[in-house]
Amino acid sequence: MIHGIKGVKDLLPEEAARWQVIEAAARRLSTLYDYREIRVPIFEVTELFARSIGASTDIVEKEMYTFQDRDGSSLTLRPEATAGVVRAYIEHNLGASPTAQKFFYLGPMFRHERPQAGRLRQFHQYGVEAFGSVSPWADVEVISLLWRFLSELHLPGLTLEINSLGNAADRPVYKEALLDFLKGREKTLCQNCQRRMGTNPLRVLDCKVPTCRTATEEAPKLTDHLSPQSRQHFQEVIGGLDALGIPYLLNPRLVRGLDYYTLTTFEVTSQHLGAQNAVGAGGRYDGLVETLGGPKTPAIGFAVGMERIALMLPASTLPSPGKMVFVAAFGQKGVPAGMQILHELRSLGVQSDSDYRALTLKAHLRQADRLGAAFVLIVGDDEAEKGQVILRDMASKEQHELPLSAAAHSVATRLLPA
RNA sequence: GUGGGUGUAGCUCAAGGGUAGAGCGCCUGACUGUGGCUCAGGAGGUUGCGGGUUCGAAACCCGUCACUCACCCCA
Repeated sequence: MIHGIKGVKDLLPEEAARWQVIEAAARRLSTLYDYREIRVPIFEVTELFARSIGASTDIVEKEMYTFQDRDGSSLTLRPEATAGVVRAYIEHNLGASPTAQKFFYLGPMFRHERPQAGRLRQFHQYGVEAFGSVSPWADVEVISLLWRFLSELHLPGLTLEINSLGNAADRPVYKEALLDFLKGREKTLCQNCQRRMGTNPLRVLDCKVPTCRTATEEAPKLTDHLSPQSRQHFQEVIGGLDALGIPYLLNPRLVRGLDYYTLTTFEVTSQHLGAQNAVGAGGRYDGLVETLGGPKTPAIGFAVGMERIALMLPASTLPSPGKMVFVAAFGQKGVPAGMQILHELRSLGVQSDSDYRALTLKAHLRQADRLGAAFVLIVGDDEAEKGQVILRDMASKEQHELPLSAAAHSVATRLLPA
C-alpha cells in the first residue's frame, strides 16, 4: 500500500470543516483591516530563501525541500511566505502605488523537520504583510489584527509577548556586549548554548535550561542598547497597544529565528499546545525589500500556524450543519421520479442527496438518518403511479402526501429562508 | 540528525509463554414499504514486517518499518 509522506497529513471532511471556520475568520478580518489577498507560488528559486531568511539559519541549513529543475537551476518549496510576497512586491513594482500595500495570504509551507505535536513537514500559515510605513501604528495595526483573529476564534490561554531587536545598527553593538558578558560564564552554560555563542548568541537568552536562565539573569538587555530612535519606536508601539487595550508581556529575551527581523518582534503562545507552543509570531523587517533588490521599504507582518489553531479550536465555534433533504427513491418507476425531484431540489438551492445503492425503503431511511436529513421524500412505485410523493419529517415522524410535480418547490419554501 | 513511548478487528483498547477478547461501529432478523431505541443472531485478525529463542510466541530477544512525543529549531 502506498501511504502518505511522513509529516504530511490528509485533512478529512470532518476536520476540513474546522479549517473552513479558521480560514473564513482570516479572510473576514483581513478584509476588515483592509488587507488584500495575495497568492504567490509555493516554490521559488532557492536563492530567494537563502538571502531573505538567512544562510546560517536552521531553516536554510537543513530544513528546506530543495530540488533541481530540469535546466539545473535550484528550486525550493517555500518554508515561509514572506520571501515570496516581498519578491512579488518588488517584481510588480507595487511600491509605486500611492496607497499603502497590505496583503494577506493563506497556504501550505514546507520544512523538513521531525514531526511532532503541532509541527508537520507540510503545514499551513495565515499571514499578513504591510509595506511602506515606518509608523509604530503600522506595528500596532498588525498586532491588533493578529490578536483579534485569535480572540474571535476563542482560543484558550493565549499570551502575547513583545520585544524590540533594534535596528540594523543597534544589533551588532549589542551582540558584542552580550558576547563579552557570556564569555565570563561560558562554563555555566549548557552544551547547546556554548555552541550558540558561536552561531547565534542572541538565542542563548531564549534557552529554557534553568542554569542558563540564571546565568543570563544579569545579562545586558537588548532594550538597554537601543538607539534613541529604536527606543522611541518601541515605546510608541507599546503605547499604542495600551491605548487599544491589547494585553502583552514585555519579554527582553524574545528572539526570533529569522535573520530579517528588525525593531518590533512579537509572538503569541498558548498553554494548550505541546512543546511547540507558538501560535503565531511576526515582526518588522525594514531591510528585507532592499536586501532582495527592491527600493528601501519598511515592512511588518505576522504568520500564524493553522494546524496549531485547529488543535485548540473549541467545538463551540463550529457552525451547526445545514438541514438537508433525502430522496428515498426505489422501484422501477420510483427511482426515475425521485431523481427528477432530486434534480429540482438542487436547482432550487436545497442541499439534498439520495443513495443509489439502497434498494428498500428501510435502507433509505437508515441512510437518511445517518446523514442527519431533516426531511425525506419517499417515492416508491405506488407513489410514482399516483403522481404523489410522501414527505416525512424525520424529527416528528409526521408524513403527508404531495403532488409529485410540486414536491421540490414545497420542500424548498419550507426550508429556505424567505 | 538524536532520544523515549507505542504498533492486536473499521475505531478505542484488553490478554505479559499454553484455544486471540471486549466496547463501539458494521451486517441480518424480530418489523415481507418506514430511521433512531430494544432484543436475538452474524461477519470481521497472517497480533506492522523479517528473523531468532521455545514442545509452544501477540507476549521474550535481534533487526526493520510505521506512528507518536520530546530534543534541536520553529508557525
